Amino acid sequence: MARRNDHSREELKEMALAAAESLLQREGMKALSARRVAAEIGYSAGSLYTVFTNLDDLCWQLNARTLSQLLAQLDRISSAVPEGCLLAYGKAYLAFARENPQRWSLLFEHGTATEVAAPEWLNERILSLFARVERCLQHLKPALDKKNLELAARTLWSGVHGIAVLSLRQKLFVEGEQPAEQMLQQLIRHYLNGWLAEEIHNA
Amino acid sequence: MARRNDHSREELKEMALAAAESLLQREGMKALSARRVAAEIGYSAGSLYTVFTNLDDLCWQLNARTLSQLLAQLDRISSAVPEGCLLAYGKAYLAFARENPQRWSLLFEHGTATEVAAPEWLNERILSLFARVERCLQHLKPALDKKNLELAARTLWSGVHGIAVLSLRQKLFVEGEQPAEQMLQQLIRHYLNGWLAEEIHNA
DNA sequence: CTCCTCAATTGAACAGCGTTCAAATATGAC
DNA sequence: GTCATATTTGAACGCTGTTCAATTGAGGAG
Repeated sequence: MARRNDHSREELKEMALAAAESLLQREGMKALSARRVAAEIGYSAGSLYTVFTNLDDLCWQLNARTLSQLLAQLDRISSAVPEGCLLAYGKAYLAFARENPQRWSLLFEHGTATEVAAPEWLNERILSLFARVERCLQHLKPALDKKNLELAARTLWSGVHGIAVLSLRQKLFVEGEQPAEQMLQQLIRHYLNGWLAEEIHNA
Repeated sequence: MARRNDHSREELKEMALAAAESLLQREGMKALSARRVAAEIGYSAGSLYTVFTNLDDLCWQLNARTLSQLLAQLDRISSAVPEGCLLAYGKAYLAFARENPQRWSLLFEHGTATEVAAPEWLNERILSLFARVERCLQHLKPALDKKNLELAARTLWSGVHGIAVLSLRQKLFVEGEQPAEQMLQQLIRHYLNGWLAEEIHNA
């Protein structure tokens, strides 16, 4: 039994999240159970419910960490040329998904069954990701109105996300060297070319 | 208790799949349990294990049905102009995801936790979907080699899939009329324009 | 040093899960 | 009518998330 006051509430939460993260990476989503996480940190399952409202809550907070880490990776990218920056973003996204398949999966598969809306701060993090893409695109079309900029950023990023999903799930069924990277390159190059070639009234 | 031989093995399997499908649509993935499906058709849970190896198996077979139905929807599409056909495919894909959110989710979220590979026939169905897209693209670049055709089809479809995923999960965070449809249109138009404008050595 | 209070922590309990399998049962053949 | 066989069950096992009365230990008061 963990001694009383050995850890503060905040410490306990931190320990639980760290243990859950490690468990998730080591043994996958199926191993993420309250009793298992609690055992990893030397507490009983009931104790988790003093720090999280339920297991879903723990997962959301785990996802918040994952998303923060992913965004931090993207922050290390800065390329003078927008197209290079977008490609680097895409590659980093793909790399993160491949290096952390379980955490990345949880990010997109958790909470889809429940009707509960995602926490606000999680949505904010996603928005900040879109904002980065918008910034790149704005350099290419400085005069474009905000509305169309947002749309283009989301369209392009949906493509990147789709490639990451299907690549990770091995649903591409195509041979060759790093097909996902090739697809990423093609998507960005061709989409941007088509987008930039668009008639003036949108630019 | 269901009377003996009231239903053949094949009938039982059919009933179970139909019940599971209905249950899934009505109450979501969480409600898909062996006991629940069995109760729905007036059998006990154990009986399901004479027709399916386990619940995962039932889900795979459910997904096979879903995918077949989705492909059947796409089969009803035929447009003279390839770009219109691709757009119609994308719209149908999006519409199916929206009309059958639970079944569509199961299609992409089931079996991602387990290490077990997807059944062969499921992969075949996915390939046949890609083949349709390839056929459209081939009309636009008849001389393109198979390898690049495959890559382009998968790239474009990944984008369509990505839009469907983020739209269904409400992760687009953009206002306006039918943003997903707009994005679909933009993706296909711009990608194809960029793709077609590519230097000759690839065509 | 002892007692007491109070927050922290537990462990049992509940309902439900997937899965297995011995036992019970209904059907068709003789 | 009896028997063999295929079918179906229901209980059992070990797991799950979650709740909450009971216990425990640490720190303050006397």
